Amino acid sequence: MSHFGKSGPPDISDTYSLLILNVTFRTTAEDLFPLFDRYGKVVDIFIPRDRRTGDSRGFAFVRYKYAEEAQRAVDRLDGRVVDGREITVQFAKYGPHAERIDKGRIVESFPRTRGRLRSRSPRRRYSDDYYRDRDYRRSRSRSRDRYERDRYRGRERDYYRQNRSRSVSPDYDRGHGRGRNDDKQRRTRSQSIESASPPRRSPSPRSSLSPCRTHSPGGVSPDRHSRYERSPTPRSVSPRGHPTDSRSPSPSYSDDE
DNA sequence: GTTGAGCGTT
Repeated sequence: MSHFGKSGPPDISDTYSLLILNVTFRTTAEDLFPLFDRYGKVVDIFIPRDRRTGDSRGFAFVRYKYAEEAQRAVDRLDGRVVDGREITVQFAKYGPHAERIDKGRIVESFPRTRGRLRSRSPRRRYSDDYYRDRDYRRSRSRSRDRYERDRYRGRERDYYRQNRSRSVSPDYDRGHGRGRNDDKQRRTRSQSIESASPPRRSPSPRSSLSPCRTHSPGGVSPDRHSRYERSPTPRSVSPRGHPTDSRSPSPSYSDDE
């Protein structure tokens, strides 16, 4: 929902889509709007985001009303450094529904199979299988996967270490006869391990597994009223003010503007 | 908190 007020694609029939590549992951539509609006009438800006994390995927789509304006934006903003990174502005080749687009204009509504290769069923666009499949991440970073793998491996190794330390049952040591001294050393080592590891871990790791996208259950949504304005003034509650005073208009601590 | 080829949503 990174467009101007409407829900979904407004009207791509009379618009010309530009693909903005190489944008930073922190760049938002609000940041791109003033840049592209300088060279023409920007109809809509859309930045694909990850549905799990909500982060930008690193590219954006800007739709102009006229092709000449879009061309001018490509000529002007292509290679422009935005947020410390050189972006790439070019006409979109494919539409939101995989239409063939020439110069940002939809040439063909859909890749007609000529009534021959209609074996596949492109009906399912987004489903659990989409994210369950490992080929869905063609647009996302591979390094991120490596990071997740490393982190998972680290956790697995930690688990293995703990499990192994617990596997050393005292019965086994005492079974070998030479036990007292080793028992003390073992206990010392066990204490050492316990000291190294956090004293108390999450008893229920399932808490992390929150497939529900209901982030911020507290109901606090600071930047939700304005999308294209840099006015993040969430005057939620006074930092040290109590709700009993409701909102005392004391100018002691003005908002950070 | 991280990353970097590519083509998109209520």
